[in-house]
Amino acid sequence: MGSENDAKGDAKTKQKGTTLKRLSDRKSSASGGDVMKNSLKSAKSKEKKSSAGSSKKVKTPEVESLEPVSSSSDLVKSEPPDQDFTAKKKGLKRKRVKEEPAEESAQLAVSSTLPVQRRKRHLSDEEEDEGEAEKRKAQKKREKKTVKKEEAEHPVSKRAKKTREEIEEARRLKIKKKEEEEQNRWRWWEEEKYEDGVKWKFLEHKGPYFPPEYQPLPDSVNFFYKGPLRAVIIITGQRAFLLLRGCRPGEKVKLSPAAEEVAVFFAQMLDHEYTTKKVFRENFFKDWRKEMTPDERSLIKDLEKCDFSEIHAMHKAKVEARKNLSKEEKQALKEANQKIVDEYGYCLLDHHRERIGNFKIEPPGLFRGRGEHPKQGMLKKRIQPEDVIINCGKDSSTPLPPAGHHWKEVRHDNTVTWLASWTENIQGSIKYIMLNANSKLKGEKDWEKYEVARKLKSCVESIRNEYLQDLRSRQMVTRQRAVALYFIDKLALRAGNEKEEGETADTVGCCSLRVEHITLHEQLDGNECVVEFDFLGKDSIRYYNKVPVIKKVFKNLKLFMENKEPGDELFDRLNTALLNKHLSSLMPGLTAKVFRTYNASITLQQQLKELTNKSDNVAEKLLSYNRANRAVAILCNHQRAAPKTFEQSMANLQAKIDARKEQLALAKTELKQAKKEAKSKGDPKLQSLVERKKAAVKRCEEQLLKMEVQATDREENKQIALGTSKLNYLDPRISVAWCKNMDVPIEKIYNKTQREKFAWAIDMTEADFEF
DNA sequence: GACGCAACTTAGAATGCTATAT
DNA sequence: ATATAGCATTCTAAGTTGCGTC
Repeated sequence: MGSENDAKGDAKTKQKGTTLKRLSDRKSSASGGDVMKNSLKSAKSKEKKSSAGSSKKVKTPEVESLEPVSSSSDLVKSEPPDQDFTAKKKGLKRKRVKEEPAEESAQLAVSSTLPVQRRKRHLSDEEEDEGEAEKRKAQKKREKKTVKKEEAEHPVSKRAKKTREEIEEARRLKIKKKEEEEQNRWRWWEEEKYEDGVKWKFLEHKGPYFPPEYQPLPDSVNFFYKGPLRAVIIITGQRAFLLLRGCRPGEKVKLSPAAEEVAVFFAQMLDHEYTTKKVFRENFFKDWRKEMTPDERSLIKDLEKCDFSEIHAMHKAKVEARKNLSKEEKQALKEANQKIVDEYGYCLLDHHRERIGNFKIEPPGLFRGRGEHPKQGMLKKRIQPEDVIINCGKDSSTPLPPAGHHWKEVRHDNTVTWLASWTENIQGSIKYIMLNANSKLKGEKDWEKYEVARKLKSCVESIRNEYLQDLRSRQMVTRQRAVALYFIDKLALRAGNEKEEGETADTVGCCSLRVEHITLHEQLDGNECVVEFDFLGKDSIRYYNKVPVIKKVFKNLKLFMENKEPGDELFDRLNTALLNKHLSSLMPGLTAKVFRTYNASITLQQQLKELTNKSDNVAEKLLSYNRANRAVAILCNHQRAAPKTFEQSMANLQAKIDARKEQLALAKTELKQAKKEAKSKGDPKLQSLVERKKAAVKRCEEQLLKMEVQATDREENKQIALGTSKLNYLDPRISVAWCKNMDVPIEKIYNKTQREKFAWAIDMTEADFEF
């Protein structure tokens, strides 16, 4: 017992050191006071209720009957697969294609003009939104200008007009471009799907873009060895000399290009915390020495004696210089970049030009693993064309390797989506060049993902009932699986594959939880059966949560932890393969991660329903949207480091709010004054003054409200990252439908990139969509 | 059924860019 | 005109899942 506690303490302090600051939000969510937290709670409590209800029905089984069950084969198979979900994958796909755009294709058959109409409507919507936004902007500018005019009595004549015209022109151009883009967009979601595993029929591209070769340092920038001041006593015969050796800047050492390049990698990172870490330094030094010539290796034996300061300074100067380039130079740079994008950034896939997501080969550098990664600092090697496999269509032109080089292989595999791949030297894993998120290949898969999650919605109740039953199974595996599933469903934990020790940072997910990652509390903060989670998950992000669970789960956990020590697996009979195999027997396509998608999306939908009122203004609606989004981000534990400038920017905003408040007070008194005068004198001119003052007050109030809303939003968002859930977990159709229902322009929710990624959803979703 | 590989999604940090405040 | 806050984009690490092999 004692030793277990000690170890637990150790583990915790270790984690606290790295991610302590990120904790507060999750902790407070249990006792939340504001709207967002309350509604999140209510969402959860509903879930809780349902599980509690079924647990009552399921009378507590006897634990002891479990014990003797050994590793003998599982007998779970008993329940018959649900007929509804045994449809073949292909069937599912076909059905989906028919279900969703079916209406449209049917209508298309009846009246071929419809798609055009729809496109028009779609366009005009956007135009309107855009137009409105532009108008507002223009108005703002005009306001500003009039103020200036009044102030300075300076007619801002021709120049202002000109710029206004220019703005107008730019606006028109923008809209035109947008229209064009819309016209050119590949509406793949209206097309038939390919059979089975075929991903494309034609694929042509230029191959990956390679980073520039290493440019050796100029002679004016040097590396020095034996930097730190050191006292050396030399005894010759009867005499002793005290020598000060290696005094700064030490010996100038001209490194071979290979060694120098790696030295530069390190020097460039000197301002980063990485370079202070022992593991990082050791790994770097070991790999650096491998790149040295024998002479260099025999000289340079201690990283502490290396002086990279000149190289570091040069790098900083370079960064600075780039920042200070003239407008023209920057423009030229940008154009050169664009040229590269134009040439390498696109491919031709089934007659459509598609953007490539990452067309650049990753440049060499020092490996930046997250958390306590045992391989951090290792040299990530330069990739040569000889390392790269090209994948393209048989009947397409093969990309040419850089002059004097050849590809490792050229293949024509249309069952995969990648254009090029290579094996990386740190973990030995394969890296791919694939399409952008707005491509057909990615979009279709995304759509499919949400369809599977929606399918789960229709059978999640029966699945929940089943795992609640399984909590009292005679089989240990089944019980462990049930508890794991309970966590995955209720807490949106990741599956948790086992990882090779020493190869990666020590992180876990559900199935790989160890006993030291949870603490059981019979009583805690007025709740019974509380499980305290504390572990590092993906990307070494800490998951800390205190969760009241149903009695049966709690009892099982106690049982699983019996006779185990820290380091032992909580679910020792379970792994992700087993879990997923079971899940896919319950519903085709069901895996652990579908629960995350499902729970994220359903939470968004519920929260949006709960939080937004039709009568709210747009700012309030957006706050509600963000809160709903935030509820999901908290559920999924999507965290970020609080922005460095957070406190400052918060203070700034507060100051602005205060200023506006004062202004409002002033406007109000002025209005009163004007009213008084108007009443007493009855002058119609004064009446219009009153109207103007009224408008001013109103405007002021609106702006104040907007800022206050913004402040609340930002405060609540301090350590929460909304982007990940928005991009990967929330069915975009929920958001699109909400926008339509609430008269919120889609641009307020999704930026350009996101609108491109979710073009399929924006196009096909009606206001009555339900996840 | 354990294992390892391949392919793909999900993730936060770093960097770049732009609108806005000063 | 310039600085900078904050959003957008890029980058690539770190997961999940399915499949073939033994």
